[in-house]
Amino acid sequence: MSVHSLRFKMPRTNNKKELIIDAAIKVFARKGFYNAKVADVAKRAGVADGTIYLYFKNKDDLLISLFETKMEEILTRFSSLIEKKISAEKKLREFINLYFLMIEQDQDLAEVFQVELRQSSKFLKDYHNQKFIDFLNIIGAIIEEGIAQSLFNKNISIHNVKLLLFGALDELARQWILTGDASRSLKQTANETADILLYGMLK
Amino acid sequence: MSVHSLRFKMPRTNNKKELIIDAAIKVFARKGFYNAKVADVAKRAGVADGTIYLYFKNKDDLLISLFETKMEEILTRFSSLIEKKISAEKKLREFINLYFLMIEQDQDLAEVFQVELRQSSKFLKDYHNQKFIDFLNIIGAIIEEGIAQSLFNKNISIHNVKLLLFGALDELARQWILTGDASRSLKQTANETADILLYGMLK
Amino acid sequence: MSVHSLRFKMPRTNNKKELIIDAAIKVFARKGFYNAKVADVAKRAGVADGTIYLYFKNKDDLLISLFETKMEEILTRFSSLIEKKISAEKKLREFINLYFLMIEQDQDLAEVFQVELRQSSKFLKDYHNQKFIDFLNIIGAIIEEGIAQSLFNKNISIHNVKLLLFGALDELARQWILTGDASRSLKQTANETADILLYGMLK
Amino acid sequence: MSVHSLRFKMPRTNNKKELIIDAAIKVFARKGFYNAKVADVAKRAGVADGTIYLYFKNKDDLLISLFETKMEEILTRFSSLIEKKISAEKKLREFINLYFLMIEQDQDLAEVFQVELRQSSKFLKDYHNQKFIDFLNIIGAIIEEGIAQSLFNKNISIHNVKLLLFGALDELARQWILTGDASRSLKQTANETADILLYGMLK
DNA sequence: GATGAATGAGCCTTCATTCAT
DNA sequence: AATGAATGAAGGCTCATTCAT
Repeated sequence: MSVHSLRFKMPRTNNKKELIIDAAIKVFARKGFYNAKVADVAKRAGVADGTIYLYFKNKDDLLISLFETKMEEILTRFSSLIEKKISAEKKLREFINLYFLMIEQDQDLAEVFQVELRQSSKFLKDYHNQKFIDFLNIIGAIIEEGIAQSLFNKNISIHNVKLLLFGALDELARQWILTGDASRSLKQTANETADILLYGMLK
Repeated sequence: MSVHSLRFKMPRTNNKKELIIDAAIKVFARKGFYNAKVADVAKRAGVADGTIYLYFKNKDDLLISLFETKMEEILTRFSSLIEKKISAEKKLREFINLYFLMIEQDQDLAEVFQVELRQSSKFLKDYHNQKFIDFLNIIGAIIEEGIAQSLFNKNISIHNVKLLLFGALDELARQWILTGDASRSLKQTANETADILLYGMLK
Repeated sequence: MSVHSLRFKMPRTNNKKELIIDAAIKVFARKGFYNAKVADVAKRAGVADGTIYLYFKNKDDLLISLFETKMEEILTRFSSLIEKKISAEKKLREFINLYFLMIEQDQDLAEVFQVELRQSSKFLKDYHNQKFIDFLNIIGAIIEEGIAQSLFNKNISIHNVKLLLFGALDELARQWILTGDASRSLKQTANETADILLYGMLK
Repeated sequence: MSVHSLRFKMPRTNNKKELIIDAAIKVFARKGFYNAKVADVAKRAGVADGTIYLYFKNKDDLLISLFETKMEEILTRFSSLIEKKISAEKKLREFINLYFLMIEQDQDLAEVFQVELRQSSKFLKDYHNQKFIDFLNIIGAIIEEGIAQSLFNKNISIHNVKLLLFGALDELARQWILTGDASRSLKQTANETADILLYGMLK
């Protein structure tokens, strides 16, 4: 190795790894994990095919790492919400808003999560998707808080509501992405969703 | 030739095609579409690999046909619900109950639908999933009816509610299947879900 | 078997075998032996796939039978030529005329012979194409006669000339078929070919 | 890293592509295109099956590329002949000599050309065999020149003669290869062929 | 670390052939 | 004899992964 490569190493966490993950998000979003080729990701990332294997054990690992990395970022964004000094109802509304905001800001990531997350948690060997559970638990925590504050009905099942809520958001987001439906703003959808979940549909 | 072979030929509703579809449901549910081999399906169906291609153009077509066939059956079951002479609220409750009942009765099919349906509607070439849209519209019709009956709040967006409702049911079902959680009965989950959607979460 | 099938059996050599051979000629001519499916031949012949195997051992055998049968017919047509009481030169001219006439009358057969004959004599196992050799020997016999009559130069190699002549006719015919060139009549080509072979190209 | 690896990199005229083409010639010559497996070619070339697909789109493309590449080489050899300052008669004799010489030097290639060329020009999709037409036109050019020099009879059809000549050479070559007939030298056959075409067969 | 040519296991699909009816 | 649904061996091709440079 020449003297020149003794050059000042960025301390920041590996640049190229991020590059590859970001490329993978885009490629997986467009083609789906199984239809996407490692070579596609490499090309999009501007690296050689082999380079990917310097940072990831294999294609599955790339997907898992992608989930982990991005889930971490997402969790960070949502976690701060919990600590806010606002009512559980307000938190729930903010949660829903933030969810749709995220979807709007990074549709590719959203697609990967929505479609591949499901495949993967079922078919990737030895992958227990803890981060996703953590994410659901943020909802759970808000609900719990609401019950503690005697805001929410104490008979509702936290377990069910967190799934119900996530499922609802997820499906609304998917269709928004799928149809490219820009007419209905996600902001408005967020409000309606919150209203229905909070007040119910009955007149 | 015995008297019995003066047959009485099975109604001939393509026996073997069904056989293959049923095998495919099981195999796809366990391994996922992309990890499942056509040979796996053939073996499970008790036919030769080539036989599958007598009934389906290719592996993709098998998945799509599976959707179409089963969706048809499902739509039939749900459609009759609409025509019943009961309130929209009752219909919605029955819809939710039926949904979970079906999930319970055919978990394999449910798994395929939940996981692969998403993949496919996005990544299978040229497949516009009309049957799924029809299914969503059954929910839509109930909501509409409820609004017409002045039962439901007329400000709610039918489009959003049908997605919200489906997403919620879907996610609850997925987790139930995934975790094999027999403790919580789906029946109870159905009631809770209906309650929340109808009455809201607020105390 | 019912009394009706005791019906008068045509004494003529199997009808259906001919039917299949004729279909095979057309199909092989259009698609080539290797690209043609047995099912294609069956469909064209208006019989079931399995029926072909009642008359032919396998696909190769169908091709060989086709050659044998048709070559027999061709040999019969050409053989009579030899016995005519005309000069060798006249015979050669008639031979050439007859060759092109045949091509004109049955282009499909011609295509099969031209293209598949070559494949087959090389790659079909255990097939010694005696009939083709007999055909070439008809040319050889005419040349021999011409030499015996002191009409043709005795120094020419009969072996070479028969190949040369056949090759020339064959290529002219192929191009005529290939290009669908109706402008140049084969009749005229026949005369020119005969002239060149007899008189040479020199001025 | 040793001094030797400061290489001197092969001119890099795709080494491996040639390797595969040469292997394909041998394999196709022995088994025929349709009976040859891609794996056979790979094994003979000493590469992995997949490597072939780095250089050729598919099996058909391998055959076509083989034609194109080799035809190019052949055309180059024959083209120089046209420019020589010798009579058209001499050129024709040299053409015939060169043709047989090439056959003798590369029998495998000759076999592939003679047998597969016919198949392919008819049955490979979208392949217009321009190089073969160019080759025929070299003969045409010589004939034209001979007519211009008042050497050849001006009434002969150039179009017919070039086919006639090629067909004759081709058939003679085929039989020589097929029978492995070493007794009759091709050199002598070349002379006889030229004599007959130039002087005719009549005494 | 980076490359990308090479690898070869694996799978979908075809189609000649069979055989129960 | 005739059928045509069923078979399953075979092979073209892909693509995740490796490794020499």
